[in-house]
Amino acid sequence: MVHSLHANGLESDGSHEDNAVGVGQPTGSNSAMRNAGRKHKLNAHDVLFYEGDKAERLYEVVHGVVMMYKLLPDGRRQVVYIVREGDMLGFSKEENYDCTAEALSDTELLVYEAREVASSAYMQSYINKCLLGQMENLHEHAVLLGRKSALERVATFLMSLVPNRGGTGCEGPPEPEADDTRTVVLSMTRQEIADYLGLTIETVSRVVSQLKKRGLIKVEKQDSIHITNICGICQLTGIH
Amino acid sequence: MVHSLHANGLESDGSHEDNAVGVGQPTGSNSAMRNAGRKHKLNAHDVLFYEGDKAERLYEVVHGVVMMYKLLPDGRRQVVYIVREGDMLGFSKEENYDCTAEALSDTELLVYEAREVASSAYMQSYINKCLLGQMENLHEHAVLLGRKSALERVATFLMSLVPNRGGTGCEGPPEPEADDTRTVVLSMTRQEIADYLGLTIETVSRVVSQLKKRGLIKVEKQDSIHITNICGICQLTGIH
DNA sequence: CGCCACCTTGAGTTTACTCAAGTTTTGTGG
DNA sequence: CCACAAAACTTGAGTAAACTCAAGGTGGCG
Repeated sequence: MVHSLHANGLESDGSHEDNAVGVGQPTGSNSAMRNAGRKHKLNAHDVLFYEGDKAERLYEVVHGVVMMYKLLPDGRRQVVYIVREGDMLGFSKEENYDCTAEALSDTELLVYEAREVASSAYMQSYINKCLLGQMENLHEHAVLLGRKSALERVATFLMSLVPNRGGTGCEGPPEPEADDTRTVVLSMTRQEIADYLGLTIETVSRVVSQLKKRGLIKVEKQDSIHITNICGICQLTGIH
Repeated sequence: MVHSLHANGLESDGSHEDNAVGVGQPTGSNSAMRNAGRKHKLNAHDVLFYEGDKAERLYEVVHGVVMMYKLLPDGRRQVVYIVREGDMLGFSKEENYDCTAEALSDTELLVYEAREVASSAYMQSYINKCLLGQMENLHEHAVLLGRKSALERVATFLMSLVPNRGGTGCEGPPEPEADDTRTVVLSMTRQEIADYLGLTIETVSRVVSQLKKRGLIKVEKQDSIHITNICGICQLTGIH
């Protein structure tokens, strides 16, 4: 289960994070948050907010996927972050959002007003976990964008859709001889993937075809890829 | 003056950020932080911590510049962030640092233990401003790495060293006919710049030579560049 | 069943990379 | 202050990876 602000009970995160340098800790009482946050739904490709809009709300993704992107004046687009279940968006340092947020699939959100946020210590601590996690993801993505080949980028992207694999010191298949296989749902078009990975749509398509030819994946639907050899894909990410 | 945790007085940020969706607000009392944080000095190229080290401290840069980078196993390096005066480093979601931190110049830091951080509301609010600012910088840098040409990357880098210029809706020279000129100190070698911009050292060198030939900059020392036409450089960043 | 959006593939080009000298700068010691 | 060495930087020539442009194919939905 996704540890989440909207969860009914206060879940223990375990103690392994107690020494980490983060900001604040759950106070042990999140009653103020239990029923906070009003629901909001988006259809695929609805825009939640535009870059430059006044930043007055925070959102938590309950179901679905949202992408955040920036545009250059000539139309070049970079998808800077993909927000999944349990993660948040709408952070801003200044008064305006620095990115546009658009739903990739039908999405359910919880909405928090800026003032609600300030009044809940539990919420602030949850938000901080999100911020710190996003920072680490952004660092990792900078490595991908700055230093990885097209093949490595696509492999890394596919691995990011396989839970509990592909991290530092990849664990390998849970059990040796177990089937090292998984179907992942992209929930992005080739163009959106390209804009996320800093490639063109043609390059993404060519790499996917190459992985198919090599027998590492099967494309079930355009949106759904069966990875027939997770370790094989992981070897291509550049992290080994 | 840099708004800073180690500042003696509590500075008002003005009210323009009051509506921004951030986390927490200064409480109006930062007495707990006034004298907190012990001093630490680094020489240029000293490593403050390595990726994977236990994350037990936060640091604030008082003087100098620190770079954060990640390495791939084959030696490729990506500089993911440059920490300047008033900014912080050492954040971590899990128990270990996700990047290596190395001083680019002689540097003076303030060190905060994880437990100190948790006990100060003022500090948490300051840290949050840093986190939110870093997120926006990382978004912008993702655009650079994913979508900009070598020339645009170097121009963007140079503009980032010119205070109060190059932002969205560039203000232009403060006064028309005023000299649109500035000397910037890189405090990075060509290799470090290349690793920050996702280029090779040769490409950085060629772009700098090209800007020199075009009369937009003069290289005073390897480390120090006089921009003779700030607007001209700004036009090359891709944001216009 | 046909349309529209999306995806794939090919051919040719371009940008940035690699490899290889050479040059300049910086720092050190005489 | 000069000589030297080491590090850093520049430049050139050739290559390779990814891009652009242009068809053509596929699949999902009315």
